[in-house]
Amino acid sequence: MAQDNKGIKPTEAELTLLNILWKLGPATVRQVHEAVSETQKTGYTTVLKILQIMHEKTLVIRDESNRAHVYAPANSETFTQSSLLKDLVTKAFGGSTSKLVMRALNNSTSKEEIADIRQLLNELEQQEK
Amino acid sequence: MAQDNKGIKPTEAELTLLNILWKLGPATVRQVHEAVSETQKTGYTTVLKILQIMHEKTLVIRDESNRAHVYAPANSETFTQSSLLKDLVTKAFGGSTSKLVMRALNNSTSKEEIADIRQLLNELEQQEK
DNA sequence: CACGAGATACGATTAAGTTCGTAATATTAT
DNA sequence: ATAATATTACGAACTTAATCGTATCTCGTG
Repeated sequence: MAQDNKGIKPTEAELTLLNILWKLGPATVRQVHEAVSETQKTGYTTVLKILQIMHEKTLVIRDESNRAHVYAPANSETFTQSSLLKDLVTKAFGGSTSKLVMRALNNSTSKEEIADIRQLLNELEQQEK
Repeated sequence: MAQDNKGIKPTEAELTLLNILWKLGPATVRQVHEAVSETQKTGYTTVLKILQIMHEKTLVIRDESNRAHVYAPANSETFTQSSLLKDLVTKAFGGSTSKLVMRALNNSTSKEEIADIRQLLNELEQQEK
């Protein structure tokens, strides 16, 4: 049941803060709190606490050289997205990525998006692995 | 923060049981317990309790006409998969389905899968909506 | 009709997640 | 130095999830 050391699954609140950190880059609690406050009302110490917990879990790294600690994501957005997808594929799609992809695509997918995906499929097919 | 009435997000344990119910069709607690026991050790009353909670949440429907209640998923697997994907797109992909799809696809995607997805893209493009 | 098997119901426990108030500490300005 | 301010640390309260033991109920069988 244990999660991979590198692939600790962030909780919902944690993912909210990670999204902010990926956007802002390394940031203080204050900066994160200001950013999160634009969309929801959350206390300063709540943000602080969650960042501290994330630090314990190594979801973020922390620079303590200044008084106001500076937090940064431990993993890239891409890596985390892949982890979350892998998790969902396993738990809800019987391990089949293509099933997930085909379920994700629907009639609200724009022509541009379809073109982008075709392009990626071509590239994947090139790389004879 | 509230979840859509129809799209209540199942927890991990709940999703495990839903997967079993989608596979078995309507089933008693005993049947579900037997199925789940093939991959993990879980007490009978634990399965019962979770199914009861799922019933309260209307994740499953229940036929009480016989002594052993018969449980069935309230929503189709397809519907639930779409809900989970929508949730993930919102929380981890800034709302962009194509970003999710492109992240999901990687060099372990087989030729067959690529072909299947291309086929679907063609169909989507046909339906000028 | 009583009993035993098998079922549901109920409630307790534990763990994780979320939130935030208050205390303690460090920095800055007067 | 002292006061005001900003920041971290600590811990409590509350919620949800997961697990399971025990109590209760129901029904077929002797």
